[in-house]
Amino acid sequence: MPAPALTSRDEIVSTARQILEREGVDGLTMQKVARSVGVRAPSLYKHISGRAELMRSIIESVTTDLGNALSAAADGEDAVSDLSEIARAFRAFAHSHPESYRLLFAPMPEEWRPGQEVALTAVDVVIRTCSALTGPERALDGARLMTSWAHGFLSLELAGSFRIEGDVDEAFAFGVDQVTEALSSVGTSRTRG
Amino acid sequence: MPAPALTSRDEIVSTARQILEREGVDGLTMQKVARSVGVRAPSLYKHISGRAELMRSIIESVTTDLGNALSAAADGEDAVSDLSEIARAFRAFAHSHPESYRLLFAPMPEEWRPGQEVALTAVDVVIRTCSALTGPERALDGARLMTSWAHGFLSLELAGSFRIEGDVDEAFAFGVDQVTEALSSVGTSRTRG
DNA sequence: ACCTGAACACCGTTCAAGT
DNA sequence: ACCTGAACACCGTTCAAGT
Repeated sequence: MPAPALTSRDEIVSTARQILEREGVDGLTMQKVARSVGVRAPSLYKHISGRAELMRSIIESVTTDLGNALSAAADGEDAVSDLSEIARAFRAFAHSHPESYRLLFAPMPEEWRPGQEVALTAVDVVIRTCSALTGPERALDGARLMTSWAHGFLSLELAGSFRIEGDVDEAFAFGVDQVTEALSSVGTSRTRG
Repeated sequence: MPAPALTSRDEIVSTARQILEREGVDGLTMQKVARSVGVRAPSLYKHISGRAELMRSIIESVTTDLGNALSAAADGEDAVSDLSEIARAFRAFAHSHPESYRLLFAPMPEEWRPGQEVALTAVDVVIRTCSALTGPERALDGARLMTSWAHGFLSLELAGSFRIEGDVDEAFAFGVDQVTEALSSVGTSRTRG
């Protein structure tokens, strides 16, 4: 009756994250995860219910890391500078974990979606910072403008859509300035009106 | 020596587009395409070199359709209203062809990328309209702001990331206004400066 | 209690054999 | 010239059999 556990749920998830970054989502197979942790594929099912739960666990883990990186970028003193620092941290995260980033923002089956609490914690700092600029009534619209732009930019940048010409860093800085300015002016006109 | 062709490259590509929209990119298998056009999977390889070329053909076909929809939305009279009409047409296209849209903007293997001419023709009207607002030096940065925001918004909307609360149509209108205004002010300050 | 090989129903693709 | 079944190397997942 031995059969001591050769692996664990945590080891499976963290190993799978490494494989995801190295080989992309299509290269992340149960067989490769199994080989990496030192068992055969069927044994994984003693620790995790299947590929869907593995994907959800990876996504929750990455979401938490991203949220922490964004929170660390804002010092809470000035909303304008916080927002541009958050945007830069977002881009830095996408650059350093491109496959995880792609997975996080790709359309995904319902069973892969992270728990709402995990997702909300990660976006909290963005909504709070936008709210400081636009005021509470426009906070959600403002946060959606900011996240749409930032995610769209990174999505296109990682997909290689910006390869035609022009300085991509400069285009990002231009976008940060324009979006931040737009949100500030919403808040200002509200204060004035 | 009969063996009359039971299908054709064009039929294969257009049938594959329908399967893509109905079943998503993972549901688009060579076997399903073959069954739909009335042959067995190996016969497809007499008409198209493999799945990669099929994907590239689909992507080029969708790209052309999207470009035509965007061009049709602009009448060339007023750049501000053209830009918001283009944005609305972009969203309408994504809503009516969600799976094709996802495929178009997803990271993709090099062999799936549409020819540069096809891609450039599709974005031409966006760059021209942005250029009319910002002036030529800022046209590319402006177009990148606009396309990043619009694609990011649709990507998040189609992925179901906006389900928490709030009116999504209103958030889109807010974004169109803010981005268009930002681009206009770049052009104005340029004229003034 | 966990691990394993064998099996099942799928993929994309190749190829020799049919007409 | 095109179509076909069989085969190959892969998937994810199940399950009976081992310890």
